[in-house]
Amino acid sequence: MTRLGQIKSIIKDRISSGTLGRRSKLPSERELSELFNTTRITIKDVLVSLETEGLIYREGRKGWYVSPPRICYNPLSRSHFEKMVQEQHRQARTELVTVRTDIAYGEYAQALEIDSLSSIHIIERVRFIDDRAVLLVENCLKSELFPNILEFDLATSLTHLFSNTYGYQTKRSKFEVFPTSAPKHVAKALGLSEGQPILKICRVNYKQDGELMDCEFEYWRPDAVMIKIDSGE
Amino acid sequence: MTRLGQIKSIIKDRISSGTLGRRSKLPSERELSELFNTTRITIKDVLVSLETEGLIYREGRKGWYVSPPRICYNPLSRSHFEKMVQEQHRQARTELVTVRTDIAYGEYAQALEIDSLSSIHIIERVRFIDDRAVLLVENCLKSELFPNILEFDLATSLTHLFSNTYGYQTKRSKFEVFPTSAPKHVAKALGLSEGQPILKICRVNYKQDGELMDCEFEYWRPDAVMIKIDSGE
DNA sequence: TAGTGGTCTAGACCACTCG
DNA sequence: GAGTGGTCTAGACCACTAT
Repeated sequence: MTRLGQIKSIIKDRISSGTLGRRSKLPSERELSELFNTTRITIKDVLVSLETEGLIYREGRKGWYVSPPRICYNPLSRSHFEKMVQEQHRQARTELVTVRTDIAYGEYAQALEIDSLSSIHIIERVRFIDDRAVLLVENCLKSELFPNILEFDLATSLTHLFSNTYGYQTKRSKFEVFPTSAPKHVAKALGLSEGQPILKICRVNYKQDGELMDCEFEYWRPDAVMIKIDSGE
Repeated sequence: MTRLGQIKSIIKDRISSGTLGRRSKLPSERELSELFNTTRITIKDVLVSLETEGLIYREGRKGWYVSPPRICYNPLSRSHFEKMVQEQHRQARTELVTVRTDIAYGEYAQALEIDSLSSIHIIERVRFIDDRAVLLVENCLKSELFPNILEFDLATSLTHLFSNTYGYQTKRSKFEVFPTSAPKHVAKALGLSEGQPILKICRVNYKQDGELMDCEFEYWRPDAVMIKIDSGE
């Protein structure tokens, strides 16, 4: 077995045995390279490999930590984020990052199936699970369907706002899921460095009359989530 | 911008402009490091970063190639692999790797919800799109439900075999999707090195009477696929 | 046999975080 | 100011692939 493989399995043992509990901080890369009598490059390869497997994660320039269990997420369910997280006995929090109004462009225009002269609102929020930033969400709404929405509290459930204030129910949604890397603004909001892997989910929602209502771009830390779907529900 | 970022965007430009067409081979790491007047380590960081984004992939020790477009995959649809791929104007092929009969254990026993004394068949196959190995599938069947199945041609659609020979229809399925890294046998079958990222999909299928029938573990090259689901279909 | 990526050594400076 | 990860240099040997 390679040196890399040896070190990996030692650290994995420490994690699965609980010697390194969830959320606990690993020794620094320099300490690890001395401990294992190797270089920082090799240690970094080990850590990136464990990160890929979903066992550890890094937070900005602060260090490496053991990943908590994944949240099970059913994108088809009507349940909103806070409820889903609480049902799995975890703590949820949402913070508003930015709100902007703009002319539809790029993937927003494409997802909403509108031309480039329509006005849209883009709401950017970060979601936390147990105080760890795990998800950046961009909600993208057709302005004409949501008058005065910017005057409401946008750190709470948008689903409730859509239903209670505008009378819109989500009748149908389409979504796409694929692994890719974090764009700059996502990396910044989640404390990643540019180009780290994320799981991207694009959703489009239709209201009860079948009209396309809004779309959503979700960027998940890849170790934080597991998509779970049951066709019989 | 960092040197890494500069080199990345230059290569990205070459890809999006078509100068580097799909499936074309990139220059070797050594050549690139001379071209950009930097070291192989930096070039490797660039390439891994582009790989994470899904733009390029590597094949064994042969080199780096530009990724073809992702296949759209709906795990809820009854459509089988070959048909799905053909509908997207790509070419599909399946190769049988191994078949073994064993006592249920580990994640097989767990997924099939049986104790460890039941016999199961495990069918391992590699699927190709346009002659690129993109997917390793492990089908795991309860032996008692599929007498003599090992005598059939297992490189074709199992869905058809289930239906035509045994009269089993999939009435319901559950699945889970999450990013992780390739276990050894998967890496080997797909020509990856150990620990590279993959997208894992676990499926459990129930037949028309509601009985749990089989489960499936799919390991996809992460740049080869996009999960696509429509709740209104 | 020549060329490829995989792995590894032994350093260095920088940007950022935290006490 | 001390410590962290992010980035980068300049080499090396190995396992495997293609011809």
